[in-house]
Amino acid sequence: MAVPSSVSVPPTASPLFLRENEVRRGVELLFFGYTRLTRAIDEGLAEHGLGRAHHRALYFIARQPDLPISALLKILAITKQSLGRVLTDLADRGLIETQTGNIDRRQKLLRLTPEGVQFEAQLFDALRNSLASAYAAAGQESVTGFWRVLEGLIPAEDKAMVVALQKDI
Amino acid sequence: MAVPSSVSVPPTASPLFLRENEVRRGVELLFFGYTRLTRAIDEGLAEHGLGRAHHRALYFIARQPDLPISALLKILAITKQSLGRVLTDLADRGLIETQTGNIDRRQKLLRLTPEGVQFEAQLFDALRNSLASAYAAAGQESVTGFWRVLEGLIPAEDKAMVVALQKDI
DNA sequence: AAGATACGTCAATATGGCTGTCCCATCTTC
DNA sequence: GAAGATGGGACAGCCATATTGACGTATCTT
Repeated sequence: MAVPSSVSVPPTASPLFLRENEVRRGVELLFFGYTRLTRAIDEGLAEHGLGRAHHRALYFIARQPDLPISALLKILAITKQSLGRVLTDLADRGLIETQTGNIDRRQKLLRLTPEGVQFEAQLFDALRNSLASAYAAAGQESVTGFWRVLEGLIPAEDKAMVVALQKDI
Repeated sequence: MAVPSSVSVPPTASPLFLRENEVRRGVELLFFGYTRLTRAIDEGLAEHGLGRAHHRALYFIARQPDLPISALLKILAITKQSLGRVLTDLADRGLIETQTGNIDRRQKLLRLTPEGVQFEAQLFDALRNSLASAYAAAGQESVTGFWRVLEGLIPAEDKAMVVALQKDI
């Protein structure tokens, strides 16, 4: 245990370098927490033959109806081709629909169909169950800290995007 | 915005159902925070022609030297075949080595080579930079809350495994 | 001696990413 | 009005990472 842990901590440690234990704990909890949370929805997705990539698109379309494709591309940070496949699958299943932008007619604005709304809500229930019980166990003060640390992980150039998502709830 | 958000909140809301805003915020911050943190190491991995799957294995082997393969399988929760490929890649690059267990000679205990130790430390530096600055910006109290909420996301049956990782640091 | 366990390996498959290229419709700018 | 930029779609091919199922071998347990 000692070797890999200590080798990355220089002997003349500055405050930022005294955190190996705390950093490893954060890395591990993020890994397990994130993967376990996403697993909570796999079953619901599999019923429709969909994967997590589909859920990510569905989630953000639910969050910001009439989202142009370019905005969704920035959020997901994947290529147009990868997103195209996902959106085709969702449209084929009648979960999303598009509408030509009225300001810029080149844009296609994405929104959920009523079936999509219902399906997203069903998946969201699973996320809510997991997160709400973690929130309840930790207490409101911890939840605030949880948010603060995660906000600090988001690079400055992406922060505006995340804030925009959350400003109107 | 209103439709998909409100549809999943029943009118007769119990306390656990009054949290849609908080839950969506947590989902989004976890998504962006986790993906951005993992991106911090992609460049270092690509230099060796490795991916994130390799880093996950490398990380947990660094964390618990002489880890049997079965323990790593439980941690990563992937199949033996998937892990086998990853371990082959790491061994081919001289980053890990195995040793026959002396208690149970069927086991192969995994550990990093000196090169592996150095490489893992280099990747860990990138993680530390990201997490330490997020910790510093949020403050120690927030960090505690961050940990508490994430612990609450880990199912009871997995918790022992995570605690075991962190008990001897 | 029988069965369980730890690990390895074969073959086939699915998912979700990627690059590069080309196209069309529409908006902006000069 | 022409030129160029932008939003979006589509083709082909590739790669990384995961999956299932079946089978084999060494070793431990009973």
